[in-house]
Amino acid sequence: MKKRLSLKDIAKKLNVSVTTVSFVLNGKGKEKKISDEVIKRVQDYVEEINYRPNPVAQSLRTGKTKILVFMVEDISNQFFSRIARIIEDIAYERGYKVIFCSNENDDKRSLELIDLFYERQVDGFIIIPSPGIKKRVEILQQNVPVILFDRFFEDLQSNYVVINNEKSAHEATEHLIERDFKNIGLVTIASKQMQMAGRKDGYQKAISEANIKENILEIPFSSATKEEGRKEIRKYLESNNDLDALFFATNYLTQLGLEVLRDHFPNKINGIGILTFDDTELFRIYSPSISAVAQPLDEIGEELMRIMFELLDMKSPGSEIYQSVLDTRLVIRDSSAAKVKS
Amino acid sequence: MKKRLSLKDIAKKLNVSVTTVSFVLNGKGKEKKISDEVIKRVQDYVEEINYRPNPVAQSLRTGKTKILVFMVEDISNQFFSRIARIIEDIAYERGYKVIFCSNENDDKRSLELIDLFYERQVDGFIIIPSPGIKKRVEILQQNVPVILFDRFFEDLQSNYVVINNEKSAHEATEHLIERDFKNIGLVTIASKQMQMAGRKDGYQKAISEANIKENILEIPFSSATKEEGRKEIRKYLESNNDLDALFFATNYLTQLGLEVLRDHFPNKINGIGILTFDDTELFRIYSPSISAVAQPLDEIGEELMRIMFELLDMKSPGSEIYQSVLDTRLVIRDSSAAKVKS
DNA sequence: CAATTATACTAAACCGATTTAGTATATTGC
DNA sequence: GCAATATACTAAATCGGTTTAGTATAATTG
Repeated sequence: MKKRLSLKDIAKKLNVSVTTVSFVLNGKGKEKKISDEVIKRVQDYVEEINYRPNPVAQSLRTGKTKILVFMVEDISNQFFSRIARIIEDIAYERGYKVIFCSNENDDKRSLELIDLFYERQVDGFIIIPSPGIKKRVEILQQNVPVILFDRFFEDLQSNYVVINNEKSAHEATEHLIERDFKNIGLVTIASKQMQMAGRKDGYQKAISEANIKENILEIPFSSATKEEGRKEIRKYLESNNDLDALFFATNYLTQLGLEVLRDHFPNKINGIGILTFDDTELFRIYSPSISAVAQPLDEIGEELMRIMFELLDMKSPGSEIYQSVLDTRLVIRDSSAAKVKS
Repeated sequence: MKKRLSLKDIAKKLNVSVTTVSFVLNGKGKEKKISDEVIKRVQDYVEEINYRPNPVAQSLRTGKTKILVFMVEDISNQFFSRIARIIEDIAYERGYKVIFCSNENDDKRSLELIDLFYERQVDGFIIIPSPGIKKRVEILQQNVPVILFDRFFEDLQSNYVVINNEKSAHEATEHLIERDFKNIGLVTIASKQMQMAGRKDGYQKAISEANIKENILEIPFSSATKEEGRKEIRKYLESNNDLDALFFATNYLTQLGLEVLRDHFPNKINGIGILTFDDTELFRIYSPSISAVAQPLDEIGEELMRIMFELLDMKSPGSEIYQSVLDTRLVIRDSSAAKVKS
């Protein structure tokens, strides 16, 4: 439990001032006219004892931490954790660390996390906002760089990176129509959040263009991962026996749907068309493999960090707004192969 | 962008010293003989302006952060993220925050993360150690509470919480034997890590007790998630055509195995017995549902935090050692239903 | 009533860095 | 040869808290 050395210890040992040591360590030796001899002595000694400045003290003085926060709905969702990894790699190259956290799409938790990290002086936020934190985001972004992601608030000017939900859902639905599915159900969340609204709009547009009839099941968010959700889907399938394809608006709804199909409609699973929003490993592995709307993970990560660094390099946050809408990619697998003629 | 208020501002405003304000805020008002009147004035004003002390300054002075680190192999693995959530809840009750991170089972990354957080003065570590960080853990635990988890180093005295791998694998294998499977293959990672060795031992013991012959595929860790891994499993299944059950030693191996079965042995999937270590959502959802050795998530989380708080409450870390070995639960699903007579 | 003790506070050191404003000596210019 | 400038450093303030060691006044004791 040996005590860590401080600048003062180094200064004493080398018979120079802490100022001098600090200048050298920050690469300002030349600029501050420290002699080459002293620079070398400091560097050698620092190297020898493997000195690392105390980041807490640095943060207190500078108000900066070189830490970014990436807040998602659920970090155990592969979609988010993969982007997290991409972001982290880019951040590291510029000397930034990234801290990840999940808000569980809960406002209270979101606010707590924002406060926690804001107080601890993190340098920037990338946030998937839960529905009720608009006000806090508005204030936050006046003080520190903030980028919203996956969704944003329509009546708040902010930086964001999102995908084109409507276009993606439109293309996906068209794909099912091309494959000759005629009665396509949409299973989605009863939510006013914009990314869900966009997906629904895209579906409805494609359906009406094809002159077939729409058929939508909206499940309350609260029951989306639970037994109730399964029940709703089951009821829906029972009372809509003529459905020949299902388009699920999120990956967890798809998971529920697959369970229901397996447990209650085992002979339907290979006949019905299935398409999901958000690609994950499960859909690649599942039998049959599931077609999916895949978000461009690398592109999202790169875009987020490009914007973040622009914001960090600016002196006054809020003086410029960055907004990106990215395209998705439709991954066609067995679950949307041409319809089995019945 | 209004500046945040500091203790000094409060003191000035109330015409008292910063010392007084600090005492009151830390609940030491009575003890330090501050008059009730002043205590109330301070509390009221602090409440009014919603003052929150700067945690960076607090950490610098006290050396404490009230932050714990939970470092796992891969936070997108549901097994880890669920425990993370349990830990977090318990920590919050005692005023601690938890930061999660993934080391990807990579030594370099593990060491970087440990240094990063150690420098930032976190108060404790819960770590799933990558293979080569024994030395760093040894030093670390002399300075700050550390609990290893999932696995530990056999030749290093340390706190840990693990499950009984050997017993679990033994029971799981026995279950397959009871269900009349006679040629049970073990698919595992070629690794000296203790949790893998334990699982293999348990399998071998059960096999030899039943007087049947063992059949083991060991895949190098490096190819476990990739195309190569799939190839190895495929080759293994082709050249061991008489296998009637497979026991996978980790959840990601099972995922590979399921893909191989679907793509290359589609008519085998409903006949062969399948059992996996580590239960995840995928295995519940899959068709057929997959039997699994489930780790006791709540119990693990509670045990970890119980030990962590003991360590935090002690003055000298390292003066006492806590080691827990927990039991697992076998979740029987369709994939290990009695063998279809052939 | 002087000495002691309790009450109600506060000044200043400290944590470990960064940064501003100097200072002492050496060099250059005229 | 003396003022101006460059060189090579350093003292001290600062960030925002916590904590030790006091101090001034009031109340108690012998």
